[in-house]
Amino acid sequence: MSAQLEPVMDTAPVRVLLADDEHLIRGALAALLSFEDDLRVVAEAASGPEALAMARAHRPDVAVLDLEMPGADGVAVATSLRSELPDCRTMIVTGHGRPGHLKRALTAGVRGFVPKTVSAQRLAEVIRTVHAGGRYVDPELAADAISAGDSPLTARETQLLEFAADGAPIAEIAQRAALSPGTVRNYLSSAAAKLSAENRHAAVRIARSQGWL
Amino acid sequence: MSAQLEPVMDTAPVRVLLADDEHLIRGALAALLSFEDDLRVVAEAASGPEALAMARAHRPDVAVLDLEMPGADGVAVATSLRSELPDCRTMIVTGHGRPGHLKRALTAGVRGFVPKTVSAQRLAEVIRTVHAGGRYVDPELAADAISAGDSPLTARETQLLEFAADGAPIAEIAQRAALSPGTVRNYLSSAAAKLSAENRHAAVRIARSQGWL
DNA sequence: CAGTGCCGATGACATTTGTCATCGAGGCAT
DNA sequence: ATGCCTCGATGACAAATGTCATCGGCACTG
Repeated sequence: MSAQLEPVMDTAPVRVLLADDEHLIRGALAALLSFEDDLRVVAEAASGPEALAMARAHRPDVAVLDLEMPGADGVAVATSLRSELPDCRTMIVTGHGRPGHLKRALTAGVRGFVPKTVSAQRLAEVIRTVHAGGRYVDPELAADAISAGDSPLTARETQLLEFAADGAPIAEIAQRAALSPGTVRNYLSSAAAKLSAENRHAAVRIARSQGWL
Repeated sequence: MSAQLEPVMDTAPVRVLLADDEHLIRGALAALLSFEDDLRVVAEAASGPEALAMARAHRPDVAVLDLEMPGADGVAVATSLRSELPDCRTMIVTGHGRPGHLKRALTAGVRGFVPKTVSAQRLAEVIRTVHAGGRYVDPELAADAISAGDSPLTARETQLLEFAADGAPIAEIAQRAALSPGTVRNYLSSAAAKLSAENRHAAVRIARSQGWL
């Protein structure tokens, strides 16, 4: 409803938003992408909320979002963008690619998902692919996600595992969750059993590694 | 023994080794540093051992090492470099700057320590400072390190906390450490007391956050 | 040499945690 | 309404864990 002033070129440059909380990485990435004639970084952000604000202001074609950011993580930002700016494609770049994250991202409408171990060349390619309406998911991460399957945990089990994540004793977890200590033990026991863990702490580790936390 | 063909300039460029396991970051960083006339990235590495090998082969003036790398972390690499290539200055770049890491790094002879939230401009400055024989430590990290103090844990306590880090039961820890289960409980209990933790799992978290792990 | 501190172990004891069977309240579908 | 399910709770019991006192060996240090 407003992009009609852009001069139509042979191939118009792709307007990119870059969001990563690490200044160094973000700047370096911007510099690197500037080598690509058909890509133009039009905005940068260091946090989830800032990424949203920049997206509203600059209306990029593609938003490249780091998964781990303060304020709101990449998937949360992608979810908001999907409703606010449906024409803006989103993609996620991440250091640690856990299977669960990929699933959350895809259901949030994210079209690209790559680890930070890829080359800049490939990142540029993926940006182009995503902008053209295609999708790209790192093959290794995809394989992990498929073989991992869905979380077997119920909502309460997941919630209580989160409360247990910092090693707090049962009594404290019960307080924070406003549940009876016995109930807490039951749910955590069942969660540990589902994850084949020897106790709740190991269960937390396993759930974390799968991105189910 | 082989660099005599380089034309001697007014100020010879600083030869830099870049080590980071994330391809994207490493490449982008290299591209960015290439804008600085007086800096030259002569080698890149994606792991600790590879960084060592590249350093031996290219004998850089400054080694810029990521703290978290597979094989051997940045501090370990710095320690090896100190004895093998005393003329090579080392510096650490890290995402999460825990107080303990900084201390370990400084005792390993590292001359620069910066988080990834700094600008590329500053990174370049720090590289120059380090090359000139100076030191630079991020002020915020330095403050954290000073206020945090040293680890109150003994060697065994630290070791057992590491074994306990994945939530394993006491029996398993005892086996892995080749100790009696009772002894393990004693050490972990004492470690938890020193850290004011309610149990060993919370103690692990606290020790981790301080870089004492 | 005596003192100190860490290491490794043992035993006893209280507490926490894991496991299981069971129960009642409510939602939902046939 | 009846059955079926999940949630939340309780009680009982076993197992794991935390805590404490104590011991001997060893290394370092004054």
